[in-house]
Amino acid sequence: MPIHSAIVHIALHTPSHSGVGDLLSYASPQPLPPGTLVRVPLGKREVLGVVWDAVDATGELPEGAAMRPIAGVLEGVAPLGQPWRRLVAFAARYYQRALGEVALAALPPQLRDLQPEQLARRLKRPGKAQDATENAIQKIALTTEQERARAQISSESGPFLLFGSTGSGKTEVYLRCVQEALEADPTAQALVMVPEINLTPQLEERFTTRFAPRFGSQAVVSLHSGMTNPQRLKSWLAAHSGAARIVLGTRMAVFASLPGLKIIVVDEEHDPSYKQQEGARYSARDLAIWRGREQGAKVLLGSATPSLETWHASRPPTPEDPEGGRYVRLAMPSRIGAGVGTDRGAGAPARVRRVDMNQQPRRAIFSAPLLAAITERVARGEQSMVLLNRRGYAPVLHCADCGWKSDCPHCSAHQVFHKADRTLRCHHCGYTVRVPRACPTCGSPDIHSMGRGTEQLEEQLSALLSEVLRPDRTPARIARIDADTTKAKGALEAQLAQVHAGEVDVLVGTQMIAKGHDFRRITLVAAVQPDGALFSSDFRAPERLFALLMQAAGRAGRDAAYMAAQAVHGSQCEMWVQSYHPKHPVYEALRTHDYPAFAAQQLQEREEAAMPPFAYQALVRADARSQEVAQGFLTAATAAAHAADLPGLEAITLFPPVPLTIQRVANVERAQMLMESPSRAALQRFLAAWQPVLQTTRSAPEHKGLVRWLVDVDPLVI
DNA sequence: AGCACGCCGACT
DNA sequence: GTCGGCGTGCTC
Repeated sequence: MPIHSAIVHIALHTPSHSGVGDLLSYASPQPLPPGTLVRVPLGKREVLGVVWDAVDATGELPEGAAMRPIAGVLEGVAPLGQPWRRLVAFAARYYQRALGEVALAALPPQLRDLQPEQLARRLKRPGKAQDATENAIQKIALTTEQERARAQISSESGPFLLFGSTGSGKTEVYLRCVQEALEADPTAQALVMVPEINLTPQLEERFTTRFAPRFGSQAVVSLHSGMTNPQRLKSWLAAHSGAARIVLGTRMAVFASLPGLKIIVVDEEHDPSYKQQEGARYSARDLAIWRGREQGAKVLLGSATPSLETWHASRPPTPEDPEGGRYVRLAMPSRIGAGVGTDRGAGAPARVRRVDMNQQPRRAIFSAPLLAAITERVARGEQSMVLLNRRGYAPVLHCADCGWKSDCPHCSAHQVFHKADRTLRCHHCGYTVRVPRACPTCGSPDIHSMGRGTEQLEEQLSALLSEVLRPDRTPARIARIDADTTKAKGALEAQLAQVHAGEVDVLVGTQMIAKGHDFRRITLVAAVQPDGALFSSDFRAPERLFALLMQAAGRAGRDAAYMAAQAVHGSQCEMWVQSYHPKHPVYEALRTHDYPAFAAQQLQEREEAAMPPFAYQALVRADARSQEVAQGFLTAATAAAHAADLPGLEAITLFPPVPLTIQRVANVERAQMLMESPSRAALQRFLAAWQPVLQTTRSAPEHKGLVRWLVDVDPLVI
C-alpha cells in the first residue's frame, strides 16, 4: 500500500453549473509542484487534471466525501508555469467560468485522452534534428514609416497599435519585431495571432521562409482548430518545451504555454473572430494585452480599421487630455509601391465609386454603371470581385396567393432557397426540406423567391456577361466562393488557387473572400447590397461594415508590378458600392479612406450615448422551452440581485430582459438582458456575486423549462 | 462535462 | 417482455 503523504488541489473539467468547486483535493504519495499534469479518478472515470496552487483551494472536503489518491503523473511534460496558471485563472474569473473548465479547454484535446504510456511513446518519438544555424536572416529594406514603427516598438514598452492601411507592410514590421525579440534572447518565444484558420497557411509560409534558416525548421508551429489532434499536441508540446520559437494561430493560441514569451502580435485586431462565442466567451485580443503585461511581453495589435476600443485606448495625448490612451499608436498610412514605377495606379488606394440605387431601375441587382465597369474589366483581361453577404439563391420563398413564406418550423427565421440542390435550408438549425412545387398552404403554383443570395448573383452575372469576351476571345468565367462551395476539405484552397492562376474573371462571394486573401490581380471590388448594416439595431454594425468595405477595397490591386503594367492602358483599382443611402457617413468616410474621421464620428456618438468604449457591458442569456420561462428566469434573478443588494449594483444599469433578434433556434426560446456600467470593476464585482444567485434562481420550480443560461462579458453582439 | 440511475413508449 | 428516450443527481 502506497503511503499518501501529501494533499494536492487539482483543477478538473467541471463547469461551474456542475455544483463542484473549482478545485478538488486528492492524495498523492509525494507533494507535486503546481502546474503538474495528473490523471485522477472522478466518479467512475479517470480524467486529466492540473495541480493548482493550494492558496486558491477553498476550504475542506464536504461532509462524507472521501479523498481519493491520484492515478498518476504525466511524466515527461514539465509543469505548466505560473504565468500560464495566472492567465487561466484570470480568464476564468473575468469571463465568469469555472477555473477547471478554462484550464482544461486551454490544453490540447489529446492530452486529455491519451494514457500516460501512450503519451510517453509520443514524447519519445524523436523530432528531426535541429537544423538551426547561424545563418543571417535576409535583410529586407524597410520604408521610412516601417522603420519608424520598428524603432518605436523596440524602444518603448507598449502595448502598440500598428495602424496601417492594407498594403502598408504591417507584416514586415511584425517579422522584424519578432526577429529582434528572438535574436536578443535564445529562449525567447513569439505568439502571432490571426483571426481565421484560412489565414494561417499564408502566414506560416512567410514566417517559415524567413526564420527556418536561422532558427531551424521546427521553430515555427501553428495552433488552430483545423489541425488534427496529433498535430495540435505536437505543436503544443513544442511551444511548452521551448523548442518552438514562434507560434502562429487563431484565438485559441492565446492560451498556449509559452514559457519564454517575449512578443505577441494580434493581426487584424478588430476582427470579431477574436471573441470566442461558445463556452468561456473570451476575447483573445484582450487576453493578449493582459498576458503581455503580466508576462512582460510586448503586445503589437495591427489593423487598417482598428476596433473603436483599441482606437480610443491608443489616443495620443492632447492639451485637454494630457494622459492620452494606454496604448501607443503607430501610423503607417502609405501603401508600399505608391508613387513607384508609373505615375499613378500602382499601390494607390482603390478609388471608391458610389452608385445611388434610387436612380436605378427598381429590382436591378447590378446597376448599369457597375455592370459596364465589370464588362470593361473582363474585356481587358482583369479580375473583379463581387460581394454579397448572403449565401444561397434567395433568403426566402413566398406565395403570391396566400402570403405563405418559407419559415423554418424550428426557428424564428426563414429557410433559405438553395437552387443548386433544390432545397430550403435553415441557416440556424440546419433543417432542410426539398423545395415544394406548389405552396404548401394553399396549393398555388405561384411561389417566388424574394431577395438575392450569392448563388443567384452568380447565375445572373453569367447571363449578363454571356456575350462578353476576354482579350483572347473566350467567354468570361465566373466563380463563386462561399460556405456552400468550400465545404469539402481543401476546396477553398483549390478555388483560391484558380483565382490566383487567372482562371476566373469575376469572383462572387460572401465576406469570406474579403478577408486577408491576396487577390493580386483584382482591379475591381463591388459591394452590391451593403445597406443592411446601416440600420441594424447592433450599435457596432457600422463599424463592422466600414471595416469590411475597407478590407475589401484593400483586396484590389495589391500586385504593384502588375498594376503598373495595367496603368499603361489607364486602368485604376476601384471599389464600387451600390446604396440607397450613398451619402451615409460610412460611405463618405470610405470614399476618402478616412478611418480616423469615421472613428471620431462614431466615438462621439458612443460617448454621448455612454456606450463602449465609454461604458462596460455584460449580457446574461437564458435559453428555455418558452419565452416566458426564459424572461421569467432573468427577471427573477434581477429581483434576487436587488433583494440581496449585491456589491457593484449601485454603479450598474440592469436593462429588462428582451428576446434575441432571432428569438427561437431549434425550438429553443432565447432571451437576454444587458448590464452596463461606467466601471469595469463594479461590473466584475457584481457578476461574481451574482453567479451563485443565478445558480439558486435556476433551481426554483417555476424555472423548470430553463435549458441553460450563460454570461457574456464584453459582448460583441448585442 | 460525463456518467449513472430511473421511470415510460415502440420493437426483436 | 426488452431497448432506449432524456430528466435529475453526483463527482474530491
